Amino acid sequence: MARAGLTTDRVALAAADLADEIGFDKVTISALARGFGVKDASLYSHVRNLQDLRTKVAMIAAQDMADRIGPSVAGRAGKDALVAFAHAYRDFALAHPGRYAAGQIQLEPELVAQSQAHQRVLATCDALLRGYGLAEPDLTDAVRVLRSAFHGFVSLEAIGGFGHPRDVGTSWERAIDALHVMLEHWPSAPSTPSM
Amino acid sequence: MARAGLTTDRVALAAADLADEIGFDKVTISALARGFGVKDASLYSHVRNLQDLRTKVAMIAAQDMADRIGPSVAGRAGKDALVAFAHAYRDFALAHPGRYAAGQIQLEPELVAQSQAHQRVLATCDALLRGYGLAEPDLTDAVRVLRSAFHGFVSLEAIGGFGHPRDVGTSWERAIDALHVMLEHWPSAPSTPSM
DNA sequence: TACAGTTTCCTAGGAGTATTAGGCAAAGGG
DNA sequence: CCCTTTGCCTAATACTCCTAGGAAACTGTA
Repeated sequence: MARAGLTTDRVALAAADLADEIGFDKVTISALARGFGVKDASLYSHVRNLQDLRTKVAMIAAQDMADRIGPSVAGRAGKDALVAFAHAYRDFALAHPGRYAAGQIQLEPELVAQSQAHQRVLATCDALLRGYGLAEPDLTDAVRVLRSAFHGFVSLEAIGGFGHPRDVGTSWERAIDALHVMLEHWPSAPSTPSM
Repeated sequence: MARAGLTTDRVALAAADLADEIGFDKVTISALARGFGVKDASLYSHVRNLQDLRTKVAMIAAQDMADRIGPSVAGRAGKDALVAFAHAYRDFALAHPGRYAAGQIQLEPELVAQSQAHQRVLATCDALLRGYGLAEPDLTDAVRVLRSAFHGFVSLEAIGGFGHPRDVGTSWERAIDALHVMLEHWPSAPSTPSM
């Protein structure tokens, strides 16, 4: 009986690749086992359960995303950095839909806090916005808006939420322009409506 | 043998309520049948299959959301309308997490095109942005950014994506302010980087 | 090299879920 | 009151997750 040579890492990596192929929510222990040519039960030596597997895929996804975003933003500043960040972000989501979807599952806050990948992306985001002259608490608010806009856009794009015939890539470019304007004119004080 | 009095509508509505209680992805034919005190197979007289049920919940959700957003924006304009839209949107997502999640599934484009609820929300969004003086193709781009920001924000909030201690509600207010600024300064022409 | 321990994968099996086919009995119209 | 329609049932298949316990393949060591 020849061994398949499974390890926790190889199983998790295969799950991530499978997610990109067939969709994150269709990644099942059974499908994964079939891919390796082993029985379902065999995977439980390497992965605690399905949730554990999904968590590992999420961590791989965060890692891969950080690896793509980091270098592409490095050495840039201002709008240049914003554009680089945005393109790296969306390109990753389009190229790795399964991994990207994995990043949307709920994780233990501690896990996120300890994850260098997650922290690296947030730090990049922070640095980017400091370049716009933002400081706390505006910084946190701006990070949240930026992440929201990016995440929302690629999520809606992924589920086909943009029915209008206008090219989505073009809208994305324009969205980045608009967000740049928003960051440049960030309303630091609660807006007092003309009185 | 007394009947449970099931109909397609009642089943779908119960599914929507159950989704708000236990989460959209935990809504199962079995769980729903248990709730009604009937056998799983009985539900298949009213619903084609699980996907069909999920689609029905998504349509209910769109309807409910439109019913909440429409009246709250009606009669308002400018930033006032934007704030009303934003609050109605987030409040709905917080009050009905299961329904909101249902709205994120991929639907047949025709179904969305024919859904009055979906169209009503998009039309409200359109009207709101026309109030900012936007016209095509900027209008479509702006609608996409706005939807992205709103959807992204409540999605990230729902999965606990905002780890920072800053109050999320406050960030939301500030996000609306910032988006208002963005819409007022919408960059109509592709930004020509100083040359 | 032989042996002991560990790891990898297996068989077997239970529980939950989705779905179909076919049947009986309750509701309701003529 | 019969007869059609409809609502819910039983029965069965398939797929999934997961546990328990066993055997075969690797590992290191005497």
